[in-house]
Amino acid sequence: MRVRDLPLADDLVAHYESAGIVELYPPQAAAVDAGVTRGENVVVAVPTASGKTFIAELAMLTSEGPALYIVPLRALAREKYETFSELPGVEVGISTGDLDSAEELGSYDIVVATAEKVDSAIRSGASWVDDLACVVVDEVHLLGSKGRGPTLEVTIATLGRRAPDVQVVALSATVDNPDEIADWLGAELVRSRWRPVDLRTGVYAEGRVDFDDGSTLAVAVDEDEENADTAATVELVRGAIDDGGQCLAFVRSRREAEALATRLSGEGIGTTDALAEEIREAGQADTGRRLAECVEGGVAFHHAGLRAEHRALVENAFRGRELKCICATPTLAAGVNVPARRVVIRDQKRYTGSGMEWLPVLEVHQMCGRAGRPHLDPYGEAVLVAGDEAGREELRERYVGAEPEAVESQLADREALRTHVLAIVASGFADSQRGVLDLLDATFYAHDRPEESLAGLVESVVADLVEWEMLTAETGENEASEGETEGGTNDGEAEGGNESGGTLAATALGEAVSRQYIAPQTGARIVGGIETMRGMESVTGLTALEVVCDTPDMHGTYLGNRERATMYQYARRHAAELTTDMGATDRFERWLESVKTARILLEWAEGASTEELVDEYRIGPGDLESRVERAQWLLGAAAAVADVVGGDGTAFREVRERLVPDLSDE
DNA sequence: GACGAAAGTGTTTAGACAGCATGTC
DNA sequence: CTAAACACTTTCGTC
Repeated sequence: MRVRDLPLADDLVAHYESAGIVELYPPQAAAVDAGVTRGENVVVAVPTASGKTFIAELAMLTSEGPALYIVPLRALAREKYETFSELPGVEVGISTGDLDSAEELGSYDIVVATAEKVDSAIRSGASWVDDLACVVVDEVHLLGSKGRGPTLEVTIATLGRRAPDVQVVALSATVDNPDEIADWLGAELVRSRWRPVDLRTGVYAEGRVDFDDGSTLAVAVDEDEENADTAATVELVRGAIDDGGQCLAFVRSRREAEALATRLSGEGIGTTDALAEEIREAGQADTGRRLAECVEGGVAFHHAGLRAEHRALVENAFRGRELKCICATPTLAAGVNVPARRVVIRDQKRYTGSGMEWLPVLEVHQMCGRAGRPHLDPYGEAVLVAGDEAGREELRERYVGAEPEAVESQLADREALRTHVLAIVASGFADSQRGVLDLLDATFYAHDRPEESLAGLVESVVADLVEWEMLTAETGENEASEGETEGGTNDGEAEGGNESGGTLAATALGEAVSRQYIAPQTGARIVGGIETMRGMESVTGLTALEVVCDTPDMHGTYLGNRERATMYQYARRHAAELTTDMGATDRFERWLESVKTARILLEWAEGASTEELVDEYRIGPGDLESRVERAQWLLGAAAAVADVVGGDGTAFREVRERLVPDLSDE
């Protein structure tokens, strides 16, 4: 099947042909057969880099009306926005938390947005979603991710409800149960293992890589080396580069990514002084300096402690083949497109808080899938590094020959369900438990489960929201008995028969919480904080920051053992400014972490530089950046909540004003 | 008793979406 | 619960 045979305008055909796309890849042809160009729903489960974007473009370009492309990451949104912008005669808009198109989103042919942004737009009643003709969901397998999967499925379900005739195209990594996703969406499934570049996967142990295609590769590793895995990794990286390729190396922690990069940069791999200069200009913190030094040796490291700008510079330089190697934490596996000839996965376990755990098969496969640059490499190679022969066998069984995990809905998570139940009521999509359940019936969770399994959960979640005064529940028959707080939050305690008939309504607080896009629990914590602040003599910036940092929407900052004592003293010294009685809290550790975060942000607001804070509190510049960003959002939300509950939002507004994003430039 | 090496002990560890209101060559 | 690198401390051996 050729591009010119497709129902596309001449200038589009010319655009593709000039980019070298003439003949369709087999999965693309299969998607056309399945009806992507005829408005049919299609789920595409194929490996990375096998042309999913083109399939999405076909759907969006042939649909009669505007299209929406949903992505999981802001960096990905930008990448897709740029790609689609090159299409002739197509107006593209973008909408993420940090970037928004100037025009009303309804005026574009294609809008690229994060799932959260779409969810938020739906909640605030955006009308453009009703006119959509096509929705593409990139990386649908994220349906199974704990924090963000529920948002994705509720958003998809709601979109389907709002625009029943909309075409849904879902793009997935290869997972175990794409048929279930397809079934849920009423879609045709296109499933394939085809790749434009061959990929062979192997395991290294004791001087030799055994590939799954039967070939082997001898690797000369120095016997005296104290760490055999690292030595092998170094050799594998160097081998790929000597061969004219590029290489990605995945390790477990940030520190190890930096250590490996530093070591490789001394191996005479290449030089990229211009890039090093750009990196120095973009940030002078210690991390940035070390990165620049590595880059002078042709190698970079990449992890979330890096500033977003540094990350983007590294990714672009690698794509431009300026950089030969990136040593990364798993950040890179799911992010923007950075293909390499060889991928080396030195560590396959990760710390999780309760010991080391094997990485999910899906994640390892995604790392492996980065191997093989179309049109540049004759093949791609992925190598897992094992300690010994026993490890080789284990890795082969676990990853090389294994199917990835199935995608499972996470909607039953209490926290997630609270958020979405509140949103459904607050935005007027339902005014009873019955109505909420009706809407949730269209989710992936409900697809192959009896409806009752959600009913009990929804009921108990509604009880939470009523207790927090975000919802009111009026029962039709018996009069609402106020004050009976019913101490236990026990699930499914159906009192007085069928509650589902009652009327649900969002309070002003509930509406504010939903609109500000904060978790109900965060809202409750803020309300509690505002009430305590009323009786306090010294309400300061620290007070406001403590409240906001002590919520589930703000992540804590790691508290070292030695630091703990210092933080404790700090908290005691400032006890009069804090809303929490440290003797009474049952989550002392977690709270002390919040105080640390608040303290860092306060110093930032008072003009401390990135360098000072990174040094003093041992966090990466990227971590600081993301915390400042989140704090701004949460402080704004807290001020809005204060207005609604009749509190004083001044403290929140004042710090927020001083919390400027970045002073360190120039 | 001084010194340094070896063995023991404790610490640390990945990632990153959202609101809102303005200003800019 | 299933780890491993690293920093820091204590112990031990030698002269």
